[in-house]
Amino acid sequence: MELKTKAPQVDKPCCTLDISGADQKRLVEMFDGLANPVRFEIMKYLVTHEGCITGNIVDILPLAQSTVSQHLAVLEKTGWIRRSPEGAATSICLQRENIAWFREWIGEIF
Amino acid sequence: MELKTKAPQVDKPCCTLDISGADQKRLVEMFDGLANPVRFEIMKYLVTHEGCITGNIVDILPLAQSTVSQHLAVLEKTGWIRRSPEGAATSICLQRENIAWFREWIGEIF
DNA sequence: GCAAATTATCGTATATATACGATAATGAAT
DNA sequence: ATTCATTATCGTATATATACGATAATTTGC
Repeated sequence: MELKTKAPQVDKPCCTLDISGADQKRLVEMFDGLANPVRFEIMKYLVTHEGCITGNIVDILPLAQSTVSQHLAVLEKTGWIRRSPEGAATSICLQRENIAWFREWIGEIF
Repeated sequence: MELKTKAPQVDKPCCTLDISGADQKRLVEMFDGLANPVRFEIMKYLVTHEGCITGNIVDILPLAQSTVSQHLAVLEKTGWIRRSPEGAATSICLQRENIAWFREWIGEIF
């Protein structure tokens, strides 16, 4: 998004949202990554099962393996997780740097 | 989402995601509200222009009035803003309580 | 009451998201 | 080499999201 004009001031804002450009784009993408109940649930699971394989996640969700795989691809693309081959399986890890980056931005702008 | 099984532990999680039920649902909805560049831009504008009317937002965005109105409806439904009639116009305000609620949860789980 | 201003809603077109089963690809085990 | 296990990708169907113009609804000002 590109605004057509710029801005004066309000008295006591509840947040700053002082972000723009690539950072803003990336933040919105991360929002999009968690803007889905299935993906949020996967993230919750990963917090206590980091390094698990795709199959473990498929097992706990009432969804087809292909659907879970797609959601994992979204979580990877939006920067929440990292997938790495572990033999024939795929190990899933949280992308801690990006999560920390997200936390820091949220802490600043909200 | 409803998981099929529950969980042991990992050594040093980067976040807790210790949330569930209605709170989790609401949080995911708020994620969804900001998971769009236009809506994020609107929120940015509102931070410095709280109490402005719909037309002001239409003016700064390269989108049709109806499209902006739809986005505002989403922001309202997901709890980010509140709309109230101001004469023939509509005044847009940040929903500070919900935003604070969001900030607190994010601060706890991330 | 009538016209102008403002906004929401309707109808709709198109793109994206989300689900599935089937299949392909890759590594492991025999 | 063949089979099994695991996962990603493909094709596809359907729902939701997002955009637009047109129209309706409401308020203001005359």
